[in-house]
Amino acid sequence: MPSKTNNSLKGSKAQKNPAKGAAILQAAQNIFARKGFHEATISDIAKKAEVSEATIYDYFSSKEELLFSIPAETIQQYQEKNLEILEYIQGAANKLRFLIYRHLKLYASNPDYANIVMLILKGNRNFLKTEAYKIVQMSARNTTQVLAEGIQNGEFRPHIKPYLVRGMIWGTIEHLVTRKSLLGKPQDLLGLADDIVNTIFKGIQEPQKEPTLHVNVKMD
Amino acid sequence: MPSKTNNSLKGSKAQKNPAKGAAILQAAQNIFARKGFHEATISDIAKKAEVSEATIYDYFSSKEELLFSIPAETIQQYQEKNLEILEYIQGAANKLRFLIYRHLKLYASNPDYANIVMLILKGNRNFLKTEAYKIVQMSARNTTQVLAEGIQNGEFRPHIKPYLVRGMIWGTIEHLVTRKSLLGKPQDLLGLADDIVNTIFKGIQEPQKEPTLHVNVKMD
Amino acid sequence: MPSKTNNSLKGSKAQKNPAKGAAILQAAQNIFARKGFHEATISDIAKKAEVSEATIYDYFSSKEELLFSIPAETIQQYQEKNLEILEYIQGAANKLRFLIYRHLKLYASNPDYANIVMLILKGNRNFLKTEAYKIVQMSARNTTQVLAEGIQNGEFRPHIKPYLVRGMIWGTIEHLVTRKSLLGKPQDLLGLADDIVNTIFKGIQEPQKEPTLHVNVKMD
Amino acid sequence: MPSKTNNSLKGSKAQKNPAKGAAILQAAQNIFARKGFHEATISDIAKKAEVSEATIYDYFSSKEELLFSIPAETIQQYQEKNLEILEYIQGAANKLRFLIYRHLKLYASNPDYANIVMLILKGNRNFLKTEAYKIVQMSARNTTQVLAEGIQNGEFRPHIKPYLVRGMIWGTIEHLVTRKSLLGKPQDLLGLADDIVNTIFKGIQEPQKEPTLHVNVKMD
DNA sequence: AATGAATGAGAGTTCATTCAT
DNA sequence: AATGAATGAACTCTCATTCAT
Repeated sequence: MPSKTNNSLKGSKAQKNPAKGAAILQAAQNIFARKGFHEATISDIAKKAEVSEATIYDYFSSKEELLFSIPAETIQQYQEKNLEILEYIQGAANKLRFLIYRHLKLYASNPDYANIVMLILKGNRNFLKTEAYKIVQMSARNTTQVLAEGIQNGEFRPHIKPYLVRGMIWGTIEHLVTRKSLLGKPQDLLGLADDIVNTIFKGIQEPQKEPTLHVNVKMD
Repeated sequence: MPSKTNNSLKGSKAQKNPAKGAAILQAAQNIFARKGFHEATISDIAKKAEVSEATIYDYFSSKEELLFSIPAETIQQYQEKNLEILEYIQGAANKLRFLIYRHLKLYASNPDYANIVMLILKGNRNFLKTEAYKIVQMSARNTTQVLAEGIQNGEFRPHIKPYLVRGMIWGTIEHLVTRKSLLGKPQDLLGLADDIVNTIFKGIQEPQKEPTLHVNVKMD
Repeated sequence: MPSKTNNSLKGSKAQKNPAKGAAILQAAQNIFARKGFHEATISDIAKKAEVSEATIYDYFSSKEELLFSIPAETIQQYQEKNLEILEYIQGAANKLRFLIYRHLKLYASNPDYANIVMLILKGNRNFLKTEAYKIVQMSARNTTQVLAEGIQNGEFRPHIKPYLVRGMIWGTIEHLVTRKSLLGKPQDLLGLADDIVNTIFKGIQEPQKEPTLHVNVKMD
Repeated sequence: MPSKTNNSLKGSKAQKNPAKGAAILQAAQNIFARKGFHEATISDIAKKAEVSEATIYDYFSSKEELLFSIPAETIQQYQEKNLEILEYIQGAANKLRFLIYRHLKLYASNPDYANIVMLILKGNRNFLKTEAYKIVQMSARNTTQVLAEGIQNGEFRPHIKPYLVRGMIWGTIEHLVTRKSLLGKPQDLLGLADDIVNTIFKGIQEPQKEPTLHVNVKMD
């Protein structure tokens, strides 16, 4: 394996000076988050990164590639760490709780990143062709697998559809994060994790106790 | 007969010829859905609507106003009909099932509209200042109120947070509709309504019978 | 004299309803004065005149013709009256004083008109081709003739150039009226007439008395 | 060595390549002079200057700023040189003669510039807010001060109003230059300087000798 | 006689992107 | 490796003008 390409995710040109590339990415993240993709200009980003506009094109081949480079690294690290930790957790319920918590934390701890993912990337068809998106898909499969595992071992109800439940979990999180990005509330995203888990686990309906009691009586 | 309020939503200029205004809106919906907001040009829309570009500006004062006019009428009719029907439904659970079904149907029956809402409007900060967005908020309140009602009358578990559950329901639907817009699947959105309702109602966890059994044993 | 062309000045179409034509002209005068030619829109003028834009085109064939129609009538009446009165005045100096006063009064008594002439028409090359401009030229000739008359009869110094002096008089007035239009000062334009006349007549230099005295001594 | 202050007048962006900036300005001056402000297009100017339209916007932030940049430098150099030379001239009459001559020469030696000032800028209200206009005002004050000085030292008649006489001088020049711009005559503007000065100084009226003669007769 | 409705024709302006240095 | 300078390519929006009714 001769050359560099350690940063397997970047379709970007070979990074001459990785520190400068990172600075540009950082600046882009901040500007895109504040202004949106089309409203942000390369000039804005260049100013923020304290490089010339032309230099940005030495590191990223287009404005869109710059945008797509923002989640690339983050998402990969996120997924790698998820897989690593999941191995140490016992039980599908515990694993799912972990995944929900982590997903929420990913966004809660980085508002600019959340902003870009929720308000820009989610509506961008080209992002689907991205290497980064493939990892998103892998990450989604984590959840589906944990759900399947839970069904198999009896932790989860047999009739639930993993595909749908995964959508519910992600949809819930995305909805909350989007609201936070746009409206600033709820204040404390992470604090909602337990409530989300609880509701996903137990549902909202008051269980009807009668049948059980009936059985008991008969057993007598 | 609740209202009628023709142009109540439109900040648009007085519509000279409402039919033509509607044709422009229709064309805009189609073009925006296929190309996205910035990629779509007024020229595209004019061609599709078979009017001149200038005529579009006789009916809508800017490209963005044209975009925001797309949900305006739909959302209002949707909300009015919701309120009307809700009155005839008994029980919070039934009401909630209805709202979920309708919300899903709104998008399922109009893919272009779904596309615009999910991929364009959701990320647009200016949309929040819109009259149409206010109705979206009102519509959200329907759901929260039904949830509160269900808690009060014992249909729903007392510890759930209406704000959060509403977020879960909407997030789930948005997630699924967005996927459908971007990836074309799932094929049958509406068919998911029952599963969504079930999972929201009962949760995913297999209820643990042991405590009950334990009691029985002691009774022996 | 069978047909129409009573309003000899207007290249305008035959005036269906002269009162409405006048109202449009009045509105145009006001709007042009306030906004300038290019900044004023036909729509502005139509609103002010309380007619439709299309109606304006029934009375004037273009925006520019509308502009040029503003001075047409005024200038003609002005010139006719000048000629009429000049006949009754004796002496070139008196006649010139009268012309200066009238010229100043023309603008002083109609600020909108002054505004249009000074700020719009003076810089418009097409105005030179206008019928109205021909009358302006005739009006200029009044002044030159009076100056020539004054030279001939010894009232004015023989070495002055009528063409230049006319330019000085008009230039002075135009300068003052322009300042008034743009800056609002001097407050009282007409009040300057006497000073202008005096300065034009006697110049600004203190006459040197010595030569005369010298002669006297010799006569002794 | 009074100042130098390179770009002091330009609100323009920092000039990347001053030579190119000057070329654009030159082209603009020529096009504006020939076509007028609204009739001239950025495209016209770009072609003449042999740059792209976008490049023009790298040097000037708008079409109007480009227009206003035309007099900026000229007027400043003019005023600086005026002040410099005035110091070497003795006597108010001589100073005034100099100012008249220079004012006339400013326009006579640059017809395009004259054209723009007389036909475009003079009617433009926004020009009044310009830095360049402030220098015009200063330049006007030169004249007023010289007039005041002449009154004080007895060179000029005590009853003349400096404000008015300045207006007469400037108005005269502006009138003649405007005629030259529009009609091409008089051929030789500068040749009129002496006549202007003479008329301004001595007036047009033949001094009346009778009173003096009358006295002489009586003395006999 | 009057106008509501429609549009052709442009114009100014912005920006992502390139390239010579 | 870095960038100053330049531009091609669009796009939104405006308005004078026309015409069928």
